[in-house]
Amino acid sequence: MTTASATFLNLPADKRERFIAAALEEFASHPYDTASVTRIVAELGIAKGSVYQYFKNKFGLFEYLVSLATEREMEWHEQHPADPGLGFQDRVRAMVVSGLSWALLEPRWARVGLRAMEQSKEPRLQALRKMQLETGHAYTVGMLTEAVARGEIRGDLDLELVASFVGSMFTGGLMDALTRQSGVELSDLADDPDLGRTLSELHLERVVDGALVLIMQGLASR
Amino acid sequence: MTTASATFLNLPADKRERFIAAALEEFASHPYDTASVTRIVAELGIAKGSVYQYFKNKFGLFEYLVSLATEREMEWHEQHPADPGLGFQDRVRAMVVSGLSWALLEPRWARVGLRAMEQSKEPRLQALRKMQLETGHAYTVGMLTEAVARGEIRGDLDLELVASFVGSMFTGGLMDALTRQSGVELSDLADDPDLGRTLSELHLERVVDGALVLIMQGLASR
Amino acid sequence: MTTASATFLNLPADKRERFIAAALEEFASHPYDTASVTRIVAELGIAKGSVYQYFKNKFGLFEYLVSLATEREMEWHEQHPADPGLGFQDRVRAMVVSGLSWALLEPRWARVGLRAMEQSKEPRLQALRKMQLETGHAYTVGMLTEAVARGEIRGDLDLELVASFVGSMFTGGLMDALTRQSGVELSDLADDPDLGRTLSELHLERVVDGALVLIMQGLASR
Amino acid sequence: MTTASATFLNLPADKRERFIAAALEEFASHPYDTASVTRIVAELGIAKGSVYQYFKNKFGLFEYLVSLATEREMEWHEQHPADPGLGFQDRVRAMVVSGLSWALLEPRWARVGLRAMEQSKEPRLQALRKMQLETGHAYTVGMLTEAVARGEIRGDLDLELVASFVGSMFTGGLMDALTRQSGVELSDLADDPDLGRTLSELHLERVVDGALVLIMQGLASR
DNA sequence: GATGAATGAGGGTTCATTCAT
DNA sequence: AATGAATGAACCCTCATTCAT
Repeated sequence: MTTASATFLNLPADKRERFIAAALEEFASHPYDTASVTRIVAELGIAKGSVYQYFKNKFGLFEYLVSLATEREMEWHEQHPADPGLGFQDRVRAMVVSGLSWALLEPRWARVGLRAMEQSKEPRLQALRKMQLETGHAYTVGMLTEAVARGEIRGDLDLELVASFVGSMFTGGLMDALTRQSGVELSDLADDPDLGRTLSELHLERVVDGALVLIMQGLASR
Repeated sequence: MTTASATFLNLPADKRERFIAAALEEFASHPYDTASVTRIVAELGIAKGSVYQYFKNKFGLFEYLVSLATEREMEWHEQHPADPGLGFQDRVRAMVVSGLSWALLEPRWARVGLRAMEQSKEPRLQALRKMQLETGHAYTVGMLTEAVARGEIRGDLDLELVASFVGSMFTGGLMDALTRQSGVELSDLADDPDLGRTLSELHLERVVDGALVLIMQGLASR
Repeated sequence: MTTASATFLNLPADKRERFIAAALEEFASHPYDTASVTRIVAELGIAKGSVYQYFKNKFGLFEYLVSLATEREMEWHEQHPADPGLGFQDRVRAMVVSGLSWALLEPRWARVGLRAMEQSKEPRLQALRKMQLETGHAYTVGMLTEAVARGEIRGDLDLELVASFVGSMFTGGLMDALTRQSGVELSDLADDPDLGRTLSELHLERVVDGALVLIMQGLASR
Repeated sequence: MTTASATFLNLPADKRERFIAAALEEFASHPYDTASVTRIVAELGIAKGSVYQYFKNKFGLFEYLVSLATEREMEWHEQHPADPGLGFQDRVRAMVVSGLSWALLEPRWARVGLRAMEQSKEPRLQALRKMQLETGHAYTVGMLTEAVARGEIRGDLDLELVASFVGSMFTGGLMDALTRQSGVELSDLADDPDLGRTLSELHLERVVDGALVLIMQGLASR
């Protein structure tokens, strides 16, 4: 399943973590295509060959980091579970706020997670991107279906379509809104984690609520 | 204003167009950072030095292509003007449909236009991206403001926020939805323009209407 | 004799002078090998081919500039002739001060003159350098011979040797001393002529006198 | 301290020396700006990338060669120490003769050492040049100060000034004199080491003595 | 007489990957 | 298991010079 070799997984913990930290830093601050294995080993002061003992190639390393990022985000969500009694709107709010909180807390990991969604000619990266999109989409459709069943959402909509739009709002739209509100480029967060404090949760909740109102009520005047 | 040298602009039309076609092909199919001047000249069978007679550097060439792409899209819109009497919803629909029609017609150009929005370490590219985002955002806010004035949209919303969300829906969301409905990866359109026919305008309008209903009415059951 | 074509010499004066100014600027601020014909024509906005209509090649242009520099320096000296009654020491002082004054007045021309003395693999440049050295050396030997004849300088010295040493003092040594005294890099003079004012003639004469005392009296304590 | 990578320093001696020899040859026969990494690897028949495993860049390689040159000269001087009881004049003579002997013995190394003093637009080279000049100047001033203290040199002189002039005599002036006496261009020595034999030490000492007499006694007739 | 497009070799530099040790 | 030297293709870019117009 994992793309890391047994060699890597059996490494002494500190060595392994130092390696991960350096690779994380590199892929957080450069798109996949321009991230450099050479820079990673230079930073670490280890042999270049080691990377290829730990991972099949550059892409394998990247894949591994992305899987770690996903794993970390999942763990975070599990540790901050939403109240199962919550309605659709509150549940979405809780999830999104939780996700953003994590991104502010571990901006480098969040950034690497997003790298998997960027454009590239590398076909394996495109495939990865497709898979990630699919997972997210399926999850959203699931949530919407439940909400329809509970009567919270009207039943006359094509949920596949809705999921696409809702998904984009909570990724692209939210990011854009946050950037505009705070003046902080999210891509700079990874380089300077302190910026995260600027984006207090208050700010964050206000923006999320804006999205939710829009989604639930629509723009039309009554 | 333009980033192409007089040398380039005075080139015989066929030569100039052959060059543009090759450069377009390259930047449509690779992100800026990995697009290659070397490949372009190899494809054309011309000397590498020529590129630098035509443009200051790789970025200048890219900038020029992006400006051409924008120009072409503008021209298209001007040739398919929306009825000025249209209300907000119909006007948005007309615009979006028109934009997507163009993208299907000239997928390579559309792709290059989008390249300007991609992530990169190249600072000039980031600046370009920022500018483009700003322009689009301002335009959306303007349209929303007018709609509020005409009473088509309720007045209790933070239009800056709304613009971010609406914007993301009509870029990311729409793309995602279209891809899912048609099974056609938009990134493949540039490589094989024939795929565009698969996405009939009918299809397209259906998806846009889905977005508009969502935006105007919201998800909440009445 | 000259290395400029008739074409160039018959050019309208303003055009010719504009060309010279641009070429001067280029060769004053870059060593011969790295000076660029491309930059010159770019600065001027003229056709590259013109340069090769005016001069055989890059070296021809350089040679011409050097000859102009020499010519200008000669003219300056002729306009500030030393009193023929002056003894050796005063005559040298007058000459050196006059030469440096010129260099401060026309630093770009002075710089180009010195370019001919720099190292390069270009064989024609080496030859030029040799010629210039020879001229200067012969002149110095001449002056020394006269001084010996007049009894101002003792007759037991190998004047060829002395000329080498005196020559180096009034080129390298003087430059070094001036730089140290004033803090002004002479190579920066060409870029920013205003610096010249820092090096008032007073300063200059003091340094020259230092050299002359040394040359005439020697270091030895009596 | 050193600018060579561990990779380079751990290379098998023969390989390392072959590399140094080729780089030395290149930088001895071309000024920094026109020296070519490409030529070096072509000569050696190794991959271009290797150079950049060994050194950060072209300048790093150059810097390393210059430091080796300095080191070699220092070692030579240490192996031919001047009698500490010597007076100023004899000490200078010994030093200069020793330095020139080395230059004749290892002309390529001497040439590379001098390359650091040449003009260039490369700012790092200018800085290097400045540093070297400063070191030499300080050393000369020191020697002069001691000589004054010992009463060998008169005390009414500005030693800073004197150092500039004396310095130039023993670099530029001496070179010029030697070239004239022997007919051998010092720049050709590096290409054809055999020429060195032409310049016997006798010749050399005669020239140095010429300079010393001039410096100590001056030109003025008594 | 002036133009300026085309050339193509050359510049320094970075890269992911391999493989013998 | 770890090393790290070697590769060589690819990168963007600059150059002096030519020659048809």
